[in-house]
Amino acid sequence: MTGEPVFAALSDATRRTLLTRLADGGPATATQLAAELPITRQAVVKHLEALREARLVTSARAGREVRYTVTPEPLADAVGWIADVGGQWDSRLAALQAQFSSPRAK
Amino acid sequence: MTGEPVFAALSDATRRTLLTRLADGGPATATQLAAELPITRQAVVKHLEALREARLVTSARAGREVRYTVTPEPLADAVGWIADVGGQWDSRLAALQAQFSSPRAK
DNA sequence: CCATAGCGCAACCCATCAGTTGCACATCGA
DNA sequence: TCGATGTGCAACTGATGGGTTGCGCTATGG
Repeated sequence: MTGEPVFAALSDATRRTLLTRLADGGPATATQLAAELPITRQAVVKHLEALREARLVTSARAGREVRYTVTPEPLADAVGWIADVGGQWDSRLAALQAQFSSPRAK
Repeated sequence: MTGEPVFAALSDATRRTLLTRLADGGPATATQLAAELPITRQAVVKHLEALREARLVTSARAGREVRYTVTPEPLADAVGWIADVGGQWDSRLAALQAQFSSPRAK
């Protein structure tokens, strides 16, 4: 069974904000990200950990800093799942099934 | 702000199962769906309600039955969001931005 | 007309989660 | 060397969510 933890990771608004921030703002540390949000650094760390378990970000230590970077492969998998579900109901989604085939969809 | 309740709806495995079931099995009632799952009808009703609030299903009353049907438009929106976030990092996702443009201009 | 099938509402458990605070450990720079 | 900055670990609280049970209401159909 696939088990799409990506959706669980994207279910939280703060995590989506972090993702977009990392996507078009470039890699950053938890302290930096916390400075731009109304929550503490620890909360950001927990969210980044959740994103890391969903393989949506990777962490790389540089000296005393830990820099987080986007890794969008799971997003493509999520698109594949969506295409498989909605393909027979939506023509646009059906078009995606060719490129984003998820292996375990029947 | 944006608020993508679709991801929250898709974050639960049972809800994803219900969606796929309704997608390739056709419309069904909560009682029917509960018979195919290891949970009670009330639990299924709650999940269907969550899916309905995310506009992923619609409910139509027929006599004493309530029939649920898939409405995949929000799935296309979700694809648009994903394409916008991962587009500059993944070439396949970048290709989606043309078709699934959401008003998320930077 | 009445038993039955299907649904809605409400209260209630229990687990998970977002977020906080406090403190200890590591590293950089002057 | 020593203070400042950055991170890690742990415990705690409040809220949300998945799931259950119980009961009452509304259709259906013989």
